[in-house]
Amino acid sequence: MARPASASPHEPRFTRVAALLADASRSRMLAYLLAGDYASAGELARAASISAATASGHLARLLDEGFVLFEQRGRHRYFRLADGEIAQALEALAMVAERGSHSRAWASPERQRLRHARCCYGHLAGELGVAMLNTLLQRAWLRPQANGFALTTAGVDGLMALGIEVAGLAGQAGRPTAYPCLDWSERRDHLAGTLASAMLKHFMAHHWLEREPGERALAVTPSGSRVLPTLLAVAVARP
Amino acid sequence: MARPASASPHEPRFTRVAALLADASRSRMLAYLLAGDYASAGELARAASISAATASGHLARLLDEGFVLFEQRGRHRYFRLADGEIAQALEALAMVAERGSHSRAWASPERQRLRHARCCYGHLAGELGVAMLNTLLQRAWLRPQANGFALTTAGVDGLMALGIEVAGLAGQAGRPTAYPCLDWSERRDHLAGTLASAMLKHFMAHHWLEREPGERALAVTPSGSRVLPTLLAVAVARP
DNA sequence: CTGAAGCTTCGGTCAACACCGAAGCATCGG
DNA sequence: CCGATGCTTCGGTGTTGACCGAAGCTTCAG
Repeated sequence: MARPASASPHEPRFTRVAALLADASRSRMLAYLLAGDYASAGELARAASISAATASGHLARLLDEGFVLFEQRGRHRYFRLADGEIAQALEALAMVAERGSHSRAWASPERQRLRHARCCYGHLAGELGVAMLNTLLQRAWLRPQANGFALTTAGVDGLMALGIEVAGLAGQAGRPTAYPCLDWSERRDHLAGTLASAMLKHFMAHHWLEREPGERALAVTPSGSRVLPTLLAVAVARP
Repeated sequence: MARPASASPHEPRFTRVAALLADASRSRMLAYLLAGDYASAGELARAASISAATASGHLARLLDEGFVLFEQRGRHRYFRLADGEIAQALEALAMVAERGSHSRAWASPERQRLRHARCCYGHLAGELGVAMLNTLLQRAWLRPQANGFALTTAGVDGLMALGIEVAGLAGQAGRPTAYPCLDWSERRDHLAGTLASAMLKHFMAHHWLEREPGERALAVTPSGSRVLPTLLAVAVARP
């Protein structure tokens, strides 16, 4: 009786995964990770405004289903999203959720900023992200290869000249250096991977891009609007 | 207490939408609609192997959240997915769900067929779908315009010559004639809209493509592998 | 060694909701 | 006009799971 005539074999997993996103506390934690990069368990508990005990249970489940990974560092556990597919699924669902939300009035200004530049679990997404990948390819700093992109010697030189540390990028276990990530708002690829994370971190360290804590939208600062266009040969919107 | 320090305004909707997909019966109904096109309430109840009463409740909720639409026809209610964004969100989630599923052994042969040709709530998706859109654009049967594609006069002539009825397409309320739909497996657009539905229906009526009931994968028949390549200037895989 | 911090496990409470049968309404066929 | 069909609403049952406090484990600071 439990088994209908012809159920798809992956159906039960589908519902389990959806159920994972159906809880407000869990989705708050995931949104926090999508906006930022790493976060400790306690930080995530606070972000979701739940007790440490409850958060621990949620994180265990997210871990089971492969949504997040963690690194133990002393008595802390630092969590991050498992990969770009997770981020894409979250974006797709958020898109659908937002669409039903009447009042496209509020959707417009907020969405404009998200479409221009946003943070996608540690790397740059939106118009700026897509443009940046284009530039890197046009300058032949990146070369397409199986399963992603390879840094060319010109790329290594160019990035080092910008002050971006490229030495340790390849060594991070399980995280590819550079691969394409489908950008939901632009419907084209932007750059993901440890290189993309290092670049965004660099931009934010120099205060060319800034972001409200817990928010995904990135704002171009005045100094950013001076530096970034020439640095990346991309057009940026004024704040 | 219910409201944490700074909750995103669209967060509650996100969880409501995810909760919608977190139920096995509802996702079975949605999968059935994704594989087919229209279906009556009773048909969906049978597909999900639940009582009519339960199905009715589910459909009311799906309706509320804008996942499905229906047309009353006598005492029947025919439901269909609301639009392509819904289909994309379902695909994105299914992708994530499947990925965790160990045994990429079984994933491969099944997935190959889905990637080649499948049904995406009434229209053709996969390699064949992407190739078809390319052909239509190359022949200038379709012309890009705001929010989709317009049929050119050459397109009208060409399609009519193939025996596809293009007269009534534009008239269907609320359903655009031809617009791009991001293909998850190919990462490029395929064709959606009433034209795309009519074309797939035509191919299936002529038994060039066939599909197991309730399955999404489309198989190219022997006659299809003779006709389709010249018809659409696309390469098809032999069954 | 001791106390504190970060996280997990355990036990118990409570709300949400999936499910069905029965009853109620329209619509169709005769 | 009548019974049958398709669907919805209502009431009641049962399961799932989110939540917290307390207790336990490990790591760090002094």
